[in-house]
Amino acid sequence: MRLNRGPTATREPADTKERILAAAERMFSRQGYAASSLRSIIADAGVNLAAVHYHFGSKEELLRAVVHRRVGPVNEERLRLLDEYERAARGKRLPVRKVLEAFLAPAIRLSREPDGAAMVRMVARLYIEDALGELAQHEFGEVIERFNAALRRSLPELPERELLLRTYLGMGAVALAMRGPQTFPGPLSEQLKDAGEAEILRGLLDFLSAGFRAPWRRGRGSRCAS
Amino acid sequence: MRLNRGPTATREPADTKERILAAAERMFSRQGYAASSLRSIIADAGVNLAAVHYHFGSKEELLRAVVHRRVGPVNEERLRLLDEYERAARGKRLPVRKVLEAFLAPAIRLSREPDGAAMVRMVARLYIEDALGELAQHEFGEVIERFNAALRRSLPELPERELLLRTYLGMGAVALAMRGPQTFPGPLSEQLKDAGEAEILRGLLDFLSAGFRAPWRRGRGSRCAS
DNA sequence: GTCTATAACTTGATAGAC
DNA sequence: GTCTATCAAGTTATAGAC
Repeated sequence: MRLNRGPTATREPADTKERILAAAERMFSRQGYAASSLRSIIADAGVNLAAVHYHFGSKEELLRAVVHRRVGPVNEERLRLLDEYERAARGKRLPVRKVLEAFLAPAIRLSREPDGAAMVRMVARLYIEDALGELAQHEFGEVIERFNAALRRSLPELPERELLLRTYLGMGAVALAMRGPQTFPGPLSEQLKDAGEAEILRGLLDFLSAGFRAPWRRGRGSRCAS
Repeated sequence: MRLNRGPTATREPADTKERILAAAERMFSRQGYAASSLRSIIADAGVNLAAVHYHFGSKEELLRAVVHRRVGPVNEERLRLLDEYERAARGKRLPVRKVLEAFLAPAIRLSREPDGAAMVRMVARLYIEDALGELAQHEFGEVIERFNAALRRSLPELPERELLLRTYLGMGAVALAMRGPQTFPGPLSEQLKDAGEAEILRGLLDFLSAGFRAPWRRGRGSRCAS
């Protein structure tokens, strides 16, 4: 966290270290970790290769740095929102949708800012690609734990194991939705290219909250309409 | 597609070409495409590096070959099941859950066989990693089109665009569920390690069919229980 | 068909001048 | 702090003997 000298423009990166971080974010978000070479990053950043090792030491350390500085603030906002919603509920059971909203809204909102979009996609790609490794636990462990507990309170009749499974599946939908629209086969992809963040968020909330609230081990007949 | 000489054992790969395909499948399923070098593949297969280029020409062609021979049969089974269900429905509206089952069951069933597990994970990883490229369209285009049409008939009151969005989200849940259990943060991951294919399939069907049937643009109150 | 040997290139990382 | 130059190891791919 470094002070900007000069006007606080969103673009025009401050110093070399900052340019490397920004470029790494862009490359990782587009190609993932394994496919992003340091050389492609420094070309994009317009800096020298040695600068990366001077400032970060290694490619892996660069990954840690670029993830850490971005994920922290988003997760703080997530926890803050969840607290706020739970306080507002005043002991009443918090709807699943609200819990999910507390988790999703900060990332979705961030992804509307020009720089934020790359960051959100990057984290999704890295998670998916399995490049986070132990970072996943360090950066997300507390948040996952906390939201899992909240969901458990919102769905008390759902067995713990089933909740866990649904959380796992839900994370998949979220991660791929945030990774961006590449490779969705067929002309279908074209029609979703212009989907705004608000539409995605609403779609995610409808889809996921229904999924979490799905009846468990019910009989053949469905309990909902359609 | 080559005939086996000798007993039709599941293991003990037949010839060099077959061993390369099997090894590539394993490596791609574990590390993805970009992170799997040809050298790691030939080491795993116990063959020479030049053999890869002799039989396939390039790493990319190897990818095409390994995907093509596996995806075809699964997709045929998917289409066959969907036809069967639709015929059995005799013009009545097919439940969403049945459509999803026709899509998921063949892959899940295959993933229980020792070789099949690697194959299913591989395709999921490649799709997620965006390594399929135009292969996604060639191999999955028809199936996606066909199942999208079936879902449209099963959910006539759902706007086309909303269905498309939900299909996109659902594919994410499916892909990550099939990729395998790596990197799910925290001790939660441990508890899902022993989840059998049957449990995953049932969980997916509950979760997804509820998600697809979620009311669209409904008011604040929920229509389902809990 | 399978091997060795090697070409041609890319990768992450470092040493040392400035 | 930033550069050039370079290393050592890794990568895909190929030529040619057997």
